[in-house]
Amino acid sequence: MAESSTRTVERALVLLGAVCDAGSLTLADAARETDLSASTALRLLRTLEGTGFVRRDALGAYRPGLRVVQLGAQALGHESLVSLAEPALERLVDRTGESAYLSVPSHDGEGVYLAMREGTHSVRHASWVGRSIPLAGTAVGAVLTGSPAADGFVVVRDGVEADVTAIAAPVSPGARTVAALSVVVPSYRITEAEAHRIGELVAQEAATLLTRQDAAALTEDLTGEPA
Amino acid sequence: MAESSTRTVERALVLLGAVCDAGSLTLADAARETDLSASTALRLLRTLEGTGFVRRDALGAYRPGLRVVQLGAQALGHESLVSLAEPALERLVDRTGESAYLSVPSHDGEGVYLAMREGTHSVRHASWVGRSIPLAGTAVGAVLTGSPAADGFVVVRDGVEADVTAIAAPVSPGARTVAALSVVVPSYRITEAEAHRIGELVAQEAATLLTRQDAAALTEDLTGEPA
DNA sequence: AAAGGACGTTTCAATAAGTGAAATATACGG
DNA sequence: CCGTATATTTCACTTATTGAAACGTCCTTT
Repeated sequence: MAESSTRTVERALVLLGAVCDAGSLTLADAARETDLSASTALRLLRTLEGTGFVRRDALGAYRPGLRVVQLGAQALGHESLVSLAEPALERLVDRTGESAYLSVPSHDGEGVYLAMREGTHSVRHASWVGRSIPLAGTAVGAVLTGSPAADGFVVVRDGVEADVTAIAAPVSPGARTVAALSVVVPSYRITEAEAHRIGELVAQEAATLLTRQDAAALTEDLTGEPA
Repeated sequence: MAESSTRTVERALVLLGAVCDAGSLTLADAARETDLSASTALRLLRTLEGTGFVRRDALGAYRPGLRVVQLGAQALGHESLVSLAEPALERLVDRTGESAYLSVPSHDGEGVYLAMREGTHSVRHASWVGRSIPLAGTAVGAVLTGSPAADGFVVVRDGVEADVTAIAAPVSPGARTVAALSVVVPSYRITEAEAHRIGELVAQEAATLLTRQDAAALTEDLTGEPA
């Protein structure tokens, strides 16, 4: 039992993830999606339903339950990084008019948007908190995986998402990068020089995000003890 | 197998809930909290950790993981009721200066705040999305459990929470009440007449919340099919 | 320093508990 | 009216979960 793990629970969690990703899944779809037999999927989904993690709609399809919303909101509230980053995101939007994001590495080789602020241009990049983003081929990914950022920031034009240019910088209190701050711009609107200007803004915000008292608060958040 | 349910999964979900409620739990605390043996709790927590639902901080304590945040944010985004209610919440705050909430019944005989808008008074009721509230002895509870609301709204002074008066009205597209709209006011500030005035505002917003095109959208949301 | 206690972790045999194929019922579409 | 797909139940098989016990460590106490 060197690397322990409970198959039943893993399956149930995969099932939960599938339902949340799809927004709505029928039993058969869920079973296919997760490679489970219908009877097993049914049993697990019923358990998830009994605990409020999924619910059934009028047609019998499974949807994310309120427990998910509730726990998610609680967890997000406990993320002090988010509240620390919000002013920075706001300043970035103020000074660029473009959408700005805070992201962190997730568990499966992807990243997640933890907080965002929409840009003010009528044509702007739109995404949402909780969205996962690949780390390969993205500016955020380059930053989160610790690629040496020449000028303190990374610019990726038309990476995973076509038509947009992403500019990201690492949030690193000390040696380790814990998050990325990024601004995403429709590519047609941005010049090389402008990207550089925004890059410096992002890098500066990212650099000052976790200093002194901020770092103390984060340490407390990560350790559960006053720093 | 009349009422099926998998013990392992149930236990893991309870454990997840305990970690999210506490914000941070050590293994021993988690095991005590959930009446599990330390070895079982450890095994389940490891499974949750491996899937990103919990993570360990620097001291080894368990905290809600990013997967929870992610799924929660996704689920909240799929709740079209929330976006429909937001304008109503905003109007209520505009006209009363008090905090306003949208809540729905949860699975375990409680309710959950799904959306909120903070009041503008410097002394105001403060809560958060995802918070669960008892149904017994609360205005929201009375409305959600379908108590006949005399004037279309319910006022509860100093109910479960001391010093505050809650005013709630049912959101009922058709016969069934699916949600409650409420305004919560510090009791010292409100008179009988004022409560009545606010009650009518809340009742009116609640009544018009799911009409015509709104109702069609909600039906679609609940059934997964165009109405 | 030694003793005591609490915690995290691993091991392992007992068996409780999860599994999936198959059968049934119902609904849908041609 | 038949063929197909889905949701659900049943049941024998055995796999996978379980919890007591033992161990190492790190504190606090005496």
